[in-house]
Amino acid sequence: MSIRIAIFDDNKNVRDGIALLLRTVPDVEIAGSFSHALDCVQDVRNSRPDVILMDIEMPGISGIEAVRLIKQAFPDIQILMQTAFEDDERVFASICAGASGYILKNHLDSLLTDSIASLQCGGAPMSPSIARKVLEKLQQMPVQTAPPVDYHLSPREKEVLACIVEGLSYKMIADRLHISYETVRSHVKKIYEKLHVASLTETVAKAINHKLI
Amino acid sequence: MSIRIAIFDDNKNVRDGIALLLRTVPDVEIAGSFSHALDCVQDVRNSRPDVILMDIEMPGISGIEAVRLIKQAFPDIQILMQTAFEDDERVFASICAGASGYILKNHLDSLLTDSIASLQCGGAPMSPSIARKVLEKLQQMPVQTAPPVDYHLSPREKEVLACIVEGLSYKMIADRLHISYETVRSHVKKIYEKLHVASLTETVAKAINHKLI
DNA sequence: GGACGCCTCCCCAGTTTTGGGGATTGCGGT
DNA sequence: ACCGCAATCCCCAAAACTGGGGAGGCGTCC
Repeated sequence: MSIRIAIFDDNKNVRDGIALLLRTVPDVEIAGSFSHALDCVQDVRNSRPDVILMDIEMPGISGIEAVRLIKQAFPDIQILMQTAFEDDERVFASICAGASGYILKNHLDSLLTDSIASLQCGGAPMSPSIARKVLEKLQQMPVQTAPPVDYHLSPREKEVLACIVEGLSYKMIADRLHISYETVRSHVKKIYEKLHVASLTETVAKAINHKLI
Repeated sequence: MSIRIAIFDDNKNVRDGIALLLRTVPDVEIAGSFSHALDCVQDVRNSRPDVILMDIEMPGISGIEAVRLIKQAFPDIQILMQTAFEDDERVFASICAGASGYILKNHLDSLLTDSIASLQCGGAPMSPSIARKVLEKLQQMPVQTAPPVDYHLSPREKEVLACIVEGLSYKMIADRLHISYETVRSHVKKIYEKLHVASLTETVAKAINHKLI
């Protein structure tokens, strides 16, 4: 039984390139090739693919929306996103819409055939940088409900940290706490050490996300 | 510069097997090999690895707890879980504890060296079935209700804002977005205007508290 | 065509932060 | 009495950020 593949991509060169590549692979059959996703559900119904390669940028209906529609109608079809972009928003939108893999166009070729095979075996092919993003997203999620970690900040350091989060400069903090500018600096250095950060912006982000204030 | 690797695994055969395998790889150096994680933070401090291979089943402290401890003390170290089990609970616990990859023992060997290389390049190596689980988890995630407060930031400004919250400097942002330093400055000025702030720290605080990212 | 927003790049001059060092006091343990 | 540590202060040089300008290209809407 060969694997039937459908391609959605507005660029004809890309479609033809992929088709050419896949034709050299045994057990793979091109079920269809489409330049837009306006009729994607109907197209899929007609061509009955097992796996779909979906571009994100397309006129009319975006690849992400197409994934949602197709998955709704055919939950068992595996969809592999393939795009030039890796901004977080589109990556997660694609995954949430139901994509089973996400690879960047710059390493298509050899990877593509491997990815298709992997999909069929229950895998989830992702380009390395995409996989990392996904893990980071998952790591962020539970932070909102996770037990607060103690960074062993001293009372004075916590006061300084609170001022930093308010957006005060060293000078203003010194003023408010009635200490010298240099003392503020000392506290900040200690905070950097304890929080494993190296700038005020990182400090603020960490302080808020981990509820240190 | 070779990559320093530390191994935590209670099975001596496994430790030795991995060490044997890695010694054949150029640019890889065994920093340490430990049969338990009871002193993991101290062990890591002494052996200074770049990458850690962590088994889950260990007497005393579990590999998952060890990941949490090590990541807290050394956030920059990459940790690769390698275990025989793939039940959901342990997979997600490991990821949430801070692991950067998760591979199954049954395809160690060739995959292991690739995975280590991938980690160093910012990837997140996962066995195919693990990757699939991770994606499914992400798809299940509750859809967070978006707050209606809109500061009318342009798409580009939002990208810049996201970088700022990550703690990147102007230079690093310019690099990541493939624009010049001065353009980043322009965007930041516009963001300051629109958010009514006057420094990066205020910006980060407002962005996180108002969920603008 | 003109107005407007967005994205891109540039200059100058000034302020703030950062990364290295130091140093002193005082307080609480062993 | 000694040690650790929080808290206070100091200096220097480099790097980063800020404010206030200007300017061209591109697209949309009226």
